[in-house]
Parts: sequence; C-alpha cells; structure tokens
Amino acid sequence: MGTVAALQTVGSTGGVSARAFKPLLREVSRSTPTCSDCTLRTHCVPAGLEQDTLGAFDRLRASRMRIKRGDTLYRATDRFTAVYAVRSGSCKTLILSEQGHEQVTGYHMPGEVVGLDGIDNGVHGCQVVALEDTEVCALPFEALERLAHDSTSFQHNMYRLLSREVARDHKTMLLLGSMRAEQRLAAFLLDLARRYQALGYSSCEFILRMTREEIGSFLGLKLETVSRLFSRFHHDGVIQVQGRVVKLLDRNALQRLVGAEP
Amino acid sequence: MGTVAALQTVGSTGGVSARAFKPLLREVSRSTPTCSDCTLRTHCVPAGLEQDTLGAFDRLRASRMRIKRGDTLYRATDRFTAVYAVRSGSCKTLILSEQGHEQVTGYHMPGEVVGLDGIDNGVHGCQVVALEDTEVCALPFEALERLAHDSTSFQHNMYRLLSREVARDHKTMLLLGSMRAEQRLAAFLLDLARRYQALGYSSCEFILRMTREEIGSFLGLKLETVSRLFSRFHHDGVIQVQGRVVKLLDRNALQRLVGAEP
DNA sequence: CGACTAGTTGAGGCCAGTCAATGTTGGTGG
DNA sequence: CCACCAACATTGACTGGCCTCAACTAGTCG
Repeated sequence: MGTVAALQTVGSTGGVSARAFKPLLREVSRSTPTCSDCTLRTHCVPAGLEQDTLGAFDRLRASRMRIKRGDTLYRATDRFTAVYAVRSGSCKTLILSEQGHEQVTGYHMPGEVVGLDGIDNGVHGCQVVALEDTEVCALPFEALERLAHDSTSFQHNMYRLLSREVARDHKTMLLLGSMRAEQRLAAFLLDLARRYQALGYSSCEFILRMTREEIGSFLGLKLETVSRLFSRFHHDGVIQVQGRVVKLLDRNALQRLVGAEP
Repeated sequence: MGTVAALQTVGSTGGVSARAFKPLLREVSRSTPTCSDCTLRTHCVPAGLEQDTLGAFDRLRASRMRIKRGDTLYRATDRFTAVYAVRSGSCKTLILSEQGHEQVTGYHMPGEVVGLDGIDNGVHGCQVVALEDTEVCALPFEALERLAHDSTSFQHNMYRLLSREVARDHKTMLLLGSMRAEQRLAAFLLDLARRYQALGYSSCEFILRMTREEIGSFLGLKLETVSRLFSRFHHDGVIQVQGRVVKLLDRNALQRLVGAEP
C-alpha cells in the first residue's frame, strides 16, 4: 500500500461533491526524490538544517505528487495525514462558508507549506486547489513528528513554520479589517512581488495565477472592484496590467497607498 | 535573576511609546503554582496529558503574573522569550498598521494562549492588553521546547495549539472577508457564548469585557455600527443588551443570521 | 463556429462610514 | 455623599465606497 493509494482514499471519502468520483491525485515518482538535492531546500521545510539532519530528513520519503490546474489536493473534512510543500506551480487554500461562499485564505508558492491547520483535530480545515499544474511533496505528519523528536533544530523549524503562518494570517486580518479596497490590492501586489523576489524571480514583473474573482475573494472584494482598481492603477501609471501580466512601475506609490490614511 | 526581572527588561526595552517608563508587569507569586493543581489544566496547554507528563510540566516553573486592566503584557517588536496562558481575566491581542491604526486579532479567555506568533523570528508580532485585571502564566518557550522533546504527547499538544490558532484565524478571515455587519456581530456573540460555555459559565448571559470600538476593530466595523447593531438585535428580541451586559434570547435567530445569504 | 470563461466598464443603489449631538456610566476628589 | 469629569455609548442625518446588475469584448476549446 503506497502513500498515494492512502491519499486517494482520503480524497474520495472526503467531500460528497459533484467531483467526488474524479480521481484527485496522481503520483509522479515513487522514487522519492531527496530534500538534500532539492533546489528549494533553503526556502522550504528543512531550511537552515545542518547537513546530518538534512540526511534524516531525506529518510522521510516524502512522495511527490502532481496536481493539475483546477484540481483539488484535499478538501475540508478530509482526514489529515500529511502536510504538503509546494514544489513547483502554485495553489490556493480556501474555506467554505455555510452557504458555500468561498473565502480564499492564502496563495502558496514553491517552498511554502499547506495543511498545517489540520493538525489540531486530525481533519483538514480547508481545501487546496492548484492554480496551475503543480507539484507538491507530501510530508507524512507522523514522520515529521518523529523527526522533530530526534532533532531539536528541526523541532524548532516546525514551530517556526506554524508561527509564521499565524503571523501571516494576522497581517491578512489587518488588511481585511482596516484597509480600503485600493490599499488591499496594493498590499497584495507588493506581497506577491516580495515573495517572487525571495524565490529569485523578477519582483516587478510577474504573472497572476488567479482570476480577478479569486483575488477578490482573498481581499474581501468583488471581482468588478478588483478589475476597476487594476484599471485605475494602470491609468495612474503605478502598474502596467494586461490580463494577468502585471508589471510594477512605481513601487513607492504602491507603498504610499498601503500606508495612506483610511 | 528571576523571570520577572528578565520580563520587565523585555518590556522596557520594547516600545518607545509614551508609556515606556510605566512598569508593565508585577509578579504575583514567586512560589510558582503547579499546573497539576490548576482548575484550568484540562482546558489549557497541558490538556489531555497523562499524569507523569503533567508532573514534568510542573517543573517548567511557570511564573504567574498580574496585569492590570488596560496594561500591556508585551508589545510588538519586544523580544520573544515566552508564551502566556491566561489564568484569569481576559485580554486582547492587536497589531498596529503603519499609521498606528489598531486591529484587534483576538480576545483571549482563561486557558487560552497568546504569543505564539513570536516564535518564528524571536520577536513578538502583536501587543497584548488586559481587558480587566488579569493573571497569566508565563511559559518560557525554551522550557516548552525541552519538555516537548522529552514527551511526544506534549509535543503533539504544542502542534495542536499552534494549529488551532491557524484554523481560528482562517475563520476570522472568512468573517472579515465575506460577511456583512450583522452576520459578523452575530457570529462574534455566538463564539463568545460557546467559549464561555466551555469554561462552565453561562452561555446565554455574559459581560462583554471590551468596548464597542474594540469589538468593531476585531470585526472590521466602526463603533457606531456595532452600537446600532446591538440596538437592532435588542429591538428585534434576539438579544437583551444593557451596556456591556448581554443576554442571548434567540440563538437560533443568531445562527440563522450567520448562515444567511450575503 | 458556437459556447463558455474571464475580464472590462457603466449606471444606480445600499450598507456601512462619517460627522455631530446627546445620554449614560464609572471613577475621583472635595 | 454628591458633584464633576472623562470615557463610553446611543442615535440621527448625511455621504460615499463598494456592491449589484447589466452589457459588452476578448480569448479558448471542443
């Protein structure tokens, strides 16, 4: 019984949605690639680990999986067995309100980890959907706990990972609770730029992987408002935007917007 | 050198605000009380630990501290050395925007833990202010990490604690991002009721420890809006409200409000 | 090609914000 | 004890930012 079978079971027992019978996942390589070879190792879960702990990390035997654009990695209420590190591509995490309204809680790039909110009661709290064809590394949580037990430095890494997520969410709450629409979008663009830069990509020109509606969901705005703001920023010469291709022309202006009075 | 001295140092080196010279903390008892005696032990950090681990937990020598109403336990940018479990009373956590706008990120009751967002980079990410005279137990984080290393069940508890915070924050993001004002207040009241009930208090009658403005800050609303909503709920017979004394009369109605269409 | 999804833009409405006046509460000191 | 004050709360009138509804365009895919 491979990891994938188990995970597929999880996927199919979870949601009772229309897509219930569509296989969610497909394994890419059973020859589990090692973290110590990974180009992302300095940005991902094992960031900062000394060489010997990194070796132990390889023995986790994380299995890499491919998710096609629009497909779901797991749903809320699916059983929690692993967290997932984005290897390539990107995805969104979302929760559904009682009426099925979708709230995007985050966008995730390579090196980032999703699924941490499922640890508490062994059930996933959100749904993960790929924004483009995406590869993730499934890290069985029990194995992570064992590894954390053996290595205090990795244990500390795990705490930091969770703590960072909490701090990030608090910032998002500030955005949603006290910023006006244009401040939210400006903050969003600057955050994306910063993260692309951290990965070595251009920080002033990038492609949005999500729709206007998805951006709006994350920012607490309607898609028309997002679209209008893009047009306004473009008109004001702050950015260039052509569909999903965005170029930041005046980051100081964006920064000033974020820091402007209510 | 006691914990308190260290903590007071932290407090005074932290903020450069007007209150910088006002002593923030005062120790209540150097005779560190033990968790195994604590009436909150089943709701707090050591929840669910077996007896022998609980004994090890006592050796943490958590120091109990008293914070007066309106006083600050720590500020953002203070050095992170410990997390704090609320022993009695209640407090709010908040972050400040660039313009000094205050966003409340949470209200915390006995048994709940604050400070987890400081683990990542060793610096507190938010400020904690007591809403009433409050006692907290300072849990030195290094000691918690050592204990987690010795006890896998406690290690799991720590992960659950952090994970719960993440899941809670996601729910707040849903509230801020997709609910209208009356839904937000209804959800807020029901959440308070649930938590009071979990502590064994009345779940339908309680005293709000925060001002209308603070409620508004948490919910992304202005204080006038909060006040108007209280009046409306009262007028509609859903709640009784007299200043800060609230009585829930029709919880189903509140539930229906939360679950209503946008 | 037609159907569909994503995005843009305009017109109008409404919910929550803003400004302002007044009422209420709680703490302090004479 | 009461007077006083400051902080908190309520309520009204008005405004405006974002939502809603709708029409239209552009690109994609079977």
